This record gives sequence, structure tokens and C-alpha cells, in this order.
Amino acid sequence: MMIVDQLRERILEVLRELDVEVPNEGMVQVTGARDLRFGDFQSNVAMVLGKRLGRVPLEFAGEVGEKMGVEDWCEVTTAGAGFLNFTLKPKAWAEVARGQWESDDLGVQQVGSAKTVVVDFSAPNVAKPMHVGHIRSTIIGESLSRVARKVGHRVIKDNHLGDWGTQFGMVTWAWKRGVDEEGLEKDPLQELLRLYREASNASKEDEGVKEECRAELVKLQQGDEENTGIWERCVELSKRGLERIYDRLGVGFDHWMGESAYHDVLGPLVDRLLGEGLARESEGAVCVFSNGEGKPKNDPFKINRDGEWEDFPMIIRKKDGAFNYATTDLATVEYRVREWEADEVWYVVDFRQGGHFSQLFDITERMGYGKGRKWVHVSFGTILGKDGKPLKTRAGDLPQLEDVLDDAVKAAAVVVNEKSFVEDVEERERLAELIGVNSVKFTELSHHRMSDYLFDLEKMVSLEGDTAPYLLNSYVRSRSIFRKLDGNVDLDGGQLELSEKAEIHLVRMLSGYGAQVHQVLDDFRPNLLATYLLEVARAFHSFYEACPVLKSEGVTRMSRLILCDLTSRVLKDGLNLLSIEVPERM
RNA sequence: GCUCCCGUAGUUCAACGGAUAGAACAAGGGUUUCCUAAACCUUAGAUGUAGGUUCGAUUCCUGCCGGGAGCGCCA
Repeated sequence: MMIVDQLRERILEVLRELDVEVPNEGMVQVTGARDLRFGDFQSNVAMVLGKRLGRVPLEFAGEVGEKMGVEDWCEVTTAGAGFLNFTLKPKAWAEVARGQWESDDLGVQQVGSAKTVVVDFSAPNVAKPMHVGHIRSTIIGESLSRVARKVGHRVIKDNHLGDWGTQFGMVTWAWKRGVDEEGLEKDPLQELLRLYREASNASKEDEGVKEECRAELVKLQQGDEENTGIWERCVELSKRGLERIYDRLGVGFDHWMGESAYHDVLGPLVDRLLGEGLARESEGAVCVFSNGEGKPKNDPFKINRDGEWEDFPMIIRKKDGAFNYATTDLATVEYRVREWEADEVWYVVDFRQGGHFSQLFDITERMGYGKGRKWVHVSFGTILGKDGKPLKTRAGDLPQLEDVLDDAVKAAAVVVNEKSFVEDVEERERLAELIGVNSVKFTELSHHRMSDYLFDLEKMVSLEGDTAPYLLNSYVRSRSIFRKLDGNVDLDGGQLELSEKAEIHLVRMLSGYGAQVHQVLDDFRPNLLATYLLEVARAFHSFYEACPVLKSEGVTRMSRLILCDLTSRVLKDGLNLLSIEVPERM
């Protein structure tokens, strides 16, 4: 049992012994101390019960503390407004460290009830190369998937490619007016992007072109042979380009169920919704309207315009007969429930689509798929340009993801050449690639997903401060010790004794690993894990400076070796959950 | 106009309702006969505003100010 649980159980026992009635056991908390000056753990028990009992919290805390009976392993004190503080003795910390070190899971417990979770992320548009903005969904989604899997969920990673939407009408339109076959061979993604831009620009200037593009899409969706042929080539070429970037990023999917995968079921789905009265025709389109329940303010199908609440339906078939994003999303809902038996679906998608998802989830409920299931829009903020303004997602002129990665790798190579211990040229190149790519990923993961962050390449690849290289370096340091030993060490059955402050602080940090991993899923926040790992790395670096390992002797040496081993395992495991790979040397 | 998100050191970011609000970068001062100095130690510096709930508010609620986003056939 974890220390916090032990302490909490004991406190509840003491309260029973004191005949204190606790209305809700959830009120009584034991947590890691916010401020380490006061101890290792803290409880709010006296403060939440103080008023109810008519007692001075600080005094009551003292009374509970005296009855704890944990003196042999833990010092109990009171302070402040009535905090009950616990400071573990070094011996107890040694036990904690040993327990974690001997466990296979490093203290990460499995969830009580495993769920089938579909994670819908990345989802780039085919026929357009990924730009820097795609890093958010892709990396957050990959990381959340890994964490969920780690704690025991059955995770299905699905790349819901945008391969059936309006942009295909545009690419097809431009393709027919002159595709550059040579360019297509040389760099397919760039040629497709050129075509898209051509159509995009033309339709901005000419409403007629816009109509023609729409018509091309309708033809494709109705099975036109020529358009289908063009489409197939586009998808094929694009997928190849995407695979390459995903490999580089260390991202993978179980399925690539793009929009087109659902195209046969869209018609019947809309007909069924019409038949069931969930949808109806309006202005030539088929729409789902509000069901009239709830206040208009909270109704995703109502919108206020000049003081009047008007209908704001979800369009599931356009007046030209084509289907859209909403239709395919509804189809995926059915598919994921029926074929995959999903308990939860997490959509890792830009916050601007919040309105779309509140409508989607509402219809999901009305279709009867809501019960016992959880649908989550894991939204995230905008990446800003250096001018502080949002990068536009459809502008076409933002940095492409691949270029950003290349730049990051170049910057990393400079530092590698300057500082690395690695002699071999090829290994240096691999190292620069690893550091460069991981720096970009870590920048993403260390930010709160909802906050907009500034896209600053220099800073992203800067190799100082709260960065990936800092973390990687602490891992490498911990491993270098074992290389020095050259296998001449047997840690099994080794004694573990702690005396130095830095040792205890490191153990305290490491012991929080399991809780941190779980906390990521409370609100879908990989940045909590990223921040935690930085703290572990900091604690390790301090320990490393303050406590010689190889030069110490006996139990001390053994203990420190075990701490190095445990640290490297936690760092490697935690970084892996962030989809960050570690080098052995750097 | 309505709805949603965000306002924290000079800057970039943290903080399950807890104590004296943490880091990093930039700035100042130190540390290398010693396991990777890509490191460590150290000094300064911040919760937009007015209320409310609470034993306790950066966190929850309301108003205001500032920034961003969305608002019928794009995704």
C-alpha cells in the first residue's frame, strides 16, 4: 500500500477511536506536502473537521497526531492553520525506495476497471503536408494513448484521416487543369499542396470555381471513375509521406480509418436519422435540430443573434447532396461502439471545434450511444506566431512540420558536435536526430494543452533549461555509472540505507511516479508528467553532485547504485510515456 | 451581440481548494585535481480588477477590463 493510503487509513481509525463522526470520508485527505519544509506528507483532517467539532484545528491536529502510533517510522508534527504533517524517517524512505525498485511496474498501479478507449488523434488532411500545428494533436494523442495503455486500458489508436472532404474537390479540380506528373514523382506532397493552393486561391476569387470544386467532390462521393482514380493516387502518395513523419516522431496507429472508410454507410445513416425523426430537411440540407430540452444558453443547437435565440443545427447532408465532417463523425461513433465496443472515445482536436463536438455528443446521446460511455473532446489551444497572433490553419504558408524537425535536428547537431562524448560520426547523427525531434515534442508536452504557446524555433531547440536534453542528460549520467562498472556489480539483495538530504529528496520524488502517471488521465494533461520528470531529473542532478557513487563504499555505495538504477528506470519509463526515446550516451 | 477559452516574475511556462505562489530563460555571485559542467550551488523578481462562497481562493461563483476563438452547408 502506498504511504499516503497507509497514513489516511490510520487517521480514519484514530477518528473512530476518538468517536468523531466523519460525514464524508472523502473530506479527509493525505497528500504529498506542497511545501517540503513542513514534511513529506500533509493532512487537512483537523481543518475540515475543526469547525464542525467546535475545536481549534491546530489543537485537534495535535490530538490526532498523538494517537497515530507511527513514531517508529514517521515523525508527526502540526503547524500553520492546523496541518498535520508527516516526515518519514530515512529508514522508511529506504523501504519505499526498495519496494519501488523491486517492483516491475515502478509503482504504477493498474486501474480497477479497464476500459476500451478509442483515441482519435492527429487526423491530418490527406493531400496536404502536415504543418507545425499538427504537432499538438499528434503528440498529445500519442502520449495519452501510451499512458492509458500503461495503466491497463485497452487502447485503440485511430487516425481519422481527412480523406473525403472539400479539399479533395479542390485538388481534383486543379489536378484536371494540369497536374505536374514529374513533380508528383519527385515530391508528391509538395505537388499536391501546389494543386490545393491553386484551387484554393482560384475559388477565393471566383465563386464559380468554388462551385466547380464542390461538384468534383460530389462526383467523387458518388463513385465517378475518373475522380476515384485521382483520389486513390492522392491517398496513396500522401499516406507514404505521412508514414515517414510518423516514424520520425515515434507515433503509430492501430487503424487509419479515414473519413472515406465510412462513405458507404453515410447515406443509410442519414436516411435512418430522417426516419427516426432525429433529423429533418431545412433549406435543402438535412439537419439535426435542438430537441428543445434544457435552456437555450446551454443548448448546442441554439445561438443568440441580436438578442434572439435562433436554431443552429448540425448539417449532416449538404444541399448539394454531399456529406461532411459531421456525417462521418456520426458514422465513426456507431462504428467505434459496434465494432470496437468502445467505452470511451477521446477526440484530441483543436479547441475551435468545441461547438462541433458538443453537438456531436448531444446527438450521440439521442441516438442511444451515450449510456455508460464517455465521449471527450480533449481540446487544445493555438500555436502562436512570433507576432503573438494565431497561426492560421488554412493559410498554407506556415512552417511545415518536416521542415521544423529538420531545423531542430540541425540545431541539435551543432551542440552535439560541440559537447558530445560520442566519437562515432553515425552515432552522432542519430543522436542529433533524436535530440532535435524530441526537443520539439517535449516543448509541446511540457505546456498545458489549453494554453496558446508561442512557436519559437530557437527556443524549441535551445538545449538549456526545462528541455528534453536536460532530461536526457540526467538519464545518460545515471547510465554512465554502470558502464564504468562494466557489469561488475550485483545489486540483488543489496542493502539500502539513506542519510543525505539529496538522497532522500530523490527517493521522495521517485516515489510519486505512479500517482503522477495516473494524474495525467484525470484531465488529459501530459504536461503534468513532463513537469514531474523535470523535477526528478533536477533531484537526480543534485544528488549526483552531492553524493559520490563509485567512490563511496559498502552500504552507501550499494544504496546509491540502486538509486541510480531506479532513477534511470523511472526516467526511461516516464519519457517513454511521453513518446520520448532515450540515448545511452550523449 | 451571444457562447466558449485564456490573463501569474522582464520573458516562456507550472501549481488535486491548502501554509512563505514553484521552475526555466535573461540579470548578479560562486563551484571542475572527483562517476558526462548539456551539470550543481546561490541572489533578486509575479497571481488583470471588484465582490462572493470557504477555516483557507491563482484555483470555485458573479460583474468589469484585456486577449483569442466560434456563431447554417469548411474541417
